[in-house]
Amino acid sequence: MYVCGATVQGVPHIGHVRGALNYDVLRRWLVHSGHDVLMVRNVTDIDDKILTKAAEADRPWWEWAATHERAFESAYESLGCLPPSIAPRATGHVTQMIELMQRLIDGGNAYASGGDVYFSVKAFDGYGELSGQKLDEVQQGESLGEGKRDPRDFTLWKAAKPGEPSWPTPWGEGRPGWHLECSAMATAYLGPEFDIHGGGVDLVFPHHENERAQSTAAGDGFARYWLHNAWVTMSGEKMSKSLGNTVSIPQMLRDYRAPELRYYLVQPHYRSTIEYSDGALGEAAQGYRRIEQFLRRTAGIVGAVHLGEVPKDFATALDDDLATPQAFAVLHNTVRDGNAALDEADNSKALAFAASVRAMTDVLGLDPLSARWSEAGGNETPTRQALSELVEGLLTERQQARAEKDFARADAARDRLQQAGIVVEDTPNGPQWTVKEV
RNA sequence: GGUGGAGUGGCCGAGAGGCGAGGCAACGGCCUGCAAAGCCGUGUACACGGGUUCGAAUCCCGUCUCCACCUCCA
Repeated sequence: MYVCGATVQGVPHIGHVRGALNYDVLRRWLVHSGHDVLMVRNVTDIDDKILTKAAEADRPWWEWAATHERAFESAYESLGCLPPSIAPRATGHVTQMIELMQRLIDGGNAYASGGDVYFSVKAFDGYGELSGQKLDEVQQGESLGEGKRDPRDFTLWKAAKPGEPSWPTPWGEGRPGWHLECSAMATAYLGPEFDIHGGGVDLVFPHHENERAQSTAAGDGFARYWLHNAWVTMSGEKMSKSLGNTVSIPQMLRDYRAPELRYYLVQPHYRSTIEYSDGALGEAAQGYRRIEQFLRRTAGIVGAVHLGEVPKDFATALDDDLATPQAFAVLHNTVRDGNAALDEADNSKALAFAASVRAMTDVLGLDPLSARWSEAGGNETPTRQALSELVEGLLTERQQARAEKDFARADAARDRLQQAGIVVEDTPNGPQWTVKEV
């Protein structure tokens, strides 16, 4: 699968990550289902915006791109996105772009003009099929450029401008157009025909339409399935830098744990808009904690929970256009069944449900017991150990008081902990304590 | 102007002709020394106006509102 990655011109926000998360879940599900997945997610590291922003900041364009590429990587990583098989950069694939342009020119689908190279939309019959656009109705933004034969023709290659980076081609020095990059990189790694091509809804037209036009006009089969994820909106509007309504990942992770944010972004269907709200995020976090609690409860009472099998309904849901909402419904039903089994002290049944829950959360990238998300994780810090000593001491005192039926003293101990942000819960295994989440 | 999508209970969020997805919150119960967690139960929602049908949130007609794309964008 090929996913359109970021144009690394700025800091990522949760909208960017939402898309990456959708394809991460899809990929995990395909792998779980036994497919061998080669996932390509490109980096657009040369583009007008990168050039202008780097110039404004008085930094070299490549430094600007590299800095933000890292910011994206770390945002993806912090929410548990598996790294793609390969993350090709546009600037590293000029050779493949030239080769593709040559094929298009040879076939009469493109023409060079004054150092620019254009795709001839009229020379390609299927133009508009992907997006449902009718060529005649498309708003004609740009006027007829000097060398453009038709205003709707799009740029494959831009002639070099003074002071801008450029690469040599048979048609002169210049730099790649956006659409060409993706076609070249996709086919370079996945071959002339491949299964899945993903990206945000805004890319349907013109980006994906143009990619498809280029590649099929050049004789490649190109993508068999196109997937488009919807937005994260803020007060009804698309989250974007220019509107100033973005929320950055580090900002988010101050208030919520990464898997909670991931839960929030992954639960709705990938084609549904998420209207961001703090309240909804808080509710989602609560939902994640329910699953987490169940797994910890089971582990505490029964013992280690291994990864089991995914229920059939869960599989059916994800097989149907990645229906994550239904998959989550199955997950929560299983949690309830597991909790009920625990209440009935049917431990083997509970363990089986827990194993199934782990398998499902694993597919969703949310397994609370995984090394990735479990807080205990074996890495006890000295601070944590010191805290543990103190808390355990108070709890022992409380247990003594309870045994003596001195509940006033017992509650005082619990209140003292609560004031420090530590929640105590009594379980069949004795009192458990957790540092309260936000 | 063209194209695509959306309006569902207090909130989030699925579904797409009949059996009340799921979560969060609330309320009642069980459990608990009291809590917490958990479990059981309660809620009759589908923008509006018509129509089709034994039956419509789901189909048809009309209306309203919102969003996105057609320029860079996940």
